[in-house]
Amino acid sequence: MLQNIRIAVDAVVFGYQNAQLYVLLIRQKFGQEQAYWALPGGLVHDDEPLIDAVKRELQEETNVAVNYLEQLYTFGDDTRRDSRNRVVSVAYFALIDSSKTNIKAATDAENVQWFPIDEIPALAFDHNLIIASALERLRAKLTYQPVGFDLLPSEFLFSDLENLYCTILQKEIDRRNFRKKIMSFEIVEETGHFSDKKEGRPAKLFRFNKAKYKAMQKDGFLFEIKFA
Amino acid sequence: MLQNIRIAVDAVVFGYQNAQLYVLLIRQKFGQEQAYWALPGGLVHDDEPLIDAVKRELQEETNVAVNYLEQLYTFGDDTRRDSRNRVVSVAYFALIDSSKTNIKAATDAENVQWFPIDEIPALAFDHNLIIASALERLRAKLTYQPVGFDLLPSEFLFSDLENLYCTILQKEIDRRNFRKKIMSFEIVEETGHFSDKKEGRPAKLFRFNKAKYKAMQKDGFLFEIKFA
DNA sequence: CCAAAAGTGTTGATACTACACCCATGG
DNA sequence: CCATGGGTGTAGTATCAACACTTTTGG
Repeated sequence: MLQNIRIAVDAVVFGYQNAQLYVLLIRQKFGQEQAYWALPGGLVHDDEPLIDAVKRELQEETNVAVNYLEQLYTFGDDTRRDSRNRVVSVAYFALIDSSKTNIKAATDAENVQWFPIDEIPALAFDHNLIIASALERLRAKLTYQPVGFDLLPSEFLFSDLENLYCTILQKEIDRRNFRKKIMSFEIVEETGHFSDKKEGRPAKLFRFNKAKYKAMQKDGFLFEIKFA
Repeated sequence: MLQNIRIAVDAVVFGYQNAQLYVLLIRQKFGQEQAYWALPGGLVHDDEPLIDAVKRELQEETNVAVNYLEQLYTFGDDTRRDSRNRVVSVAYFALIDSSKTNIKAATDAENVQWFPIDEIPALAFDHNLIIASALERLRAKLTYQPVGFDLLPSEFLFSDLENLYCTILQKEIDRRNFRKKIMSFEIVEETGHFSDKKEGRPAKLFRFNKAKYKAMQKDGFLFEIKFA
């Protein structure tokens, strides 16, 4: 008796802009869930590694290049997820510098959109659940891995980094303590450039030294941020 | 074009006894990997949630009842994992009180065995890789979730708990600091019973108050153990 | 000179590390 | 009385939390 289950991949792509966290959604084109927005994703090809399937779907459907991609969880306990054929979905978790992303350049601009995390509509299948799970992962990761930088431009303001943490973790953060902590890791450095905003004192631009982080990580360094 | 990929589940079941960490393996019965030991697992039925598939396979193949079970990772990047048909494996991570487990009661006693973690032979498919990944998860979880108790009998000695941590994390632990830390959580309590070992001073038996932990967890309590 | 955001230090409280001796039992 | 493992306290150090004023620019 042959198995009759399909394997799909879906991606939760997070972006951050204007002190808000966004998720990338596409409009369903086929199937009986057409009316709904959904996560980018689709069926895996027979000879295609899962990770390649996600990259392909992201490329085809949204034309974005992600900074960070990892497997999230496999959703396969609801056997009636799709009413026609059972589909098990391997969900992925992605971060992107949304300032560099031009969705309109994609073929499907009309059907690809950023949604603020607290304005996600009812989605196809169990995609709302998948997003909830991804958000949980993001919040956890922020505190023990330097993934926040993957949501920011390569040169960023310290205040952006701080706001990113406040926004996503929904906590108030003491500016001085936060800066002290991040600086103590010695993985963020000044670029010598300055913000060109017209308001207030000009702010230094910083960059994340990923190579240095990787090297320190090998020597047992642990990135960790806690809050009151 | 129909997809030609199978979905299997595999379980890494950890047990702890005599200051050693064990993994439960079975001897392959079918297929061209017959000569090898492998993780318990098998193909998912069409109408069966993934989690039920794992439980069924564990029941059928090993007859053990696990204390803890969670999804680990989905291995599906090696498209030639199985040379006949592509199989994507959703791996699970399980903990068991091995003192209560009677493997010999299972139908397949000859073909089910505990292997010390550092004496795992070359296994079928990518199962060695899956075990490595599970071990990493176990080590991480020990430090931020009270999963160690799921490897111990319901009443245990403090020295057992301490040894479990030393053994699995391969670190030396200060007995006094460790006890102080665990006790400060107030989730471990005396049972009033004593060990019946004949050597040395009789030792108190403790139990993990899971209900209390769950309640505290809701109020924001975080279990966390660090080491020097 | 005013508004707006950037930048910066200190102090008290808390948690972590290191460390060594006495206790209760069985033989 | 000896061997074996069980059980306990303290002091120094490092980290965390709380807190407010000065600086630089544009208008």
